[in-house]
Amino acid sequence: MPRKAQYNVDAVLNQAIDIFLEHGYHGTIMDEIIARAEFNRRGFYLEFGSKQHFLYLVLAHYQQNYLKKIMQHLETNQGLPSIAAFFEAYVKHVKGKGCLLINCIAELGFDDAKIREIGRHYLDRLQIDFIGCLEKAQNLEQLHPQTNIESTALQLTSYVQGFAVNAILAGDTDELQIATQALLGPLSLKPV
Amino acid sequence: MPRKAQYNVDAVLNQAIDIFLEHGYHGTIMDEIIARAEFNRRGFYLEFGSKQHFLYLVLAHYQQNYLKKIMQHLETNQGLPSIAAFFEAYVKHVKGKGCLLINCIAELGFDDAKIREIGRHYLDRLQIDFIGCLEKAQNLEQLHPQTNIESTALQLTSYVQGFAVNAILAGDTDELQIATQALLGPLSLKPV
DNA sequence: TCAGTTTTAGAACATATGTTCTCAATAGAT
DNA sequence: ATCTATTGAGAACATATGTTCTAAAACTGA
Repeated sequence: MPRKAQYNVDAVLNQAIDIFLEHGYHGTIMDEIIARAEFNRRGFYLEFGSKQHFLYLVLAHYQQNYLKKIMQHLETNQGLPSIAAFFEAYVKHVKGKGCLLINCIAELGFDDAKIREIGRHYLDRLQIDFIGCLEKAQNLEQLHPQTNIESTALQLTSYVQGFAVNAILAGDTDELQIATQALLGPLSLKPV
Repeated sequence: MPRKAQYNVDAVLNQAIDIFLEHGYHGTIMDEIIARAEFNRRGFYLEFGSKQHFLYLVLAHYQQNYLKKIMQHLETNQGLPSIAAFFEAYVKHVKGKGCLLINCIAELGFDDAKIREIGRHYLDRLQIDFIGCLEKAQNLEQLHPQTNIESTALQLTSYVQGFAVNAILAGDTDELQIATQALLGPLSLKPV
């Protein structure tokens, strides 16, 4: 009967993340996606339909397999250590590359409502998770009792975006790790 | 003798800022630049050489005429009010559009060393200006004396990048203004 | 081994896009 | 007014790029 397909959709999606990170959406050409993923054109269009639709799938894959896993640190209910663990994982992830979602917002956000919506969702979720963590931290007396939780969560969300941009500029240096300490240190009651 | 050119380089550069903000670099096509700026192809290439070189000129113009002017708030030597004035101007500027420089870093930073360098310069400068402002604020006793100036300046720089991304997502709402208050409020000794 | 179906590789296609070229229109010096 | 250098509008060009098509290769089940 039929022949079996050789390509691995997951591998293709993972490859594509790096390509889109390097060249942006419009800067990425199909030839590179197809060549670097050891794929073939026909298979690509049968599987993914179009470049734009493919981007959405890559983004979903990116969120599911990377961002979501990093955010899970915030759900371990440890208060500040959870936040520290989140940033450690995030910085490691974006180091030298940046964040695909943030890049897409910057490049396509104005024209593409779907990207905007995904971006809003992501930042809202981040904010909510930070609030949860900070409340826990306050209960555990890791935080100054009069800390304004909402505004601190907003701070942390800003840091995430700041890191996403800086990661592109900083390359493979340790700047971001150092920055993390400088930013999170002042939060805790005692020195970390 | 010769005929006089009709186009206005400054107007062309200003138009281009909006176009690049909307569609990104690769998403912007020459036809739109030329049409929207009431320009003509020949003049364009005589004046600017190429799309890439044009982008650099637009970015320089953008920094000189927008970012620089906003950053001048930080050089008025008023301490915290200078910082507040900076953010007010910045938020107003990026509202509903984002920041061209940040967008270029996200889209092109990986491939384009020149963009990276411009980006680094900009963020360094921002950081230094914030430090100056915070020191002044400390002298004027607007700040808790034990505030860590360096790490606070880093925070503020992160906020700037956070706003640049959020401005695209937030559209024309007042979210950013509210966020500014939430972020800057906790800095000052007395409620603003 | 053979048949049938699907995949693969890449040619082919249509359009888009950055850039150059042509030539008539035009402004200014004489 | 005339002449001439330069502009302006868009045709023209070469290449790039997203997508589809073709025909040979390959896998599976009988």
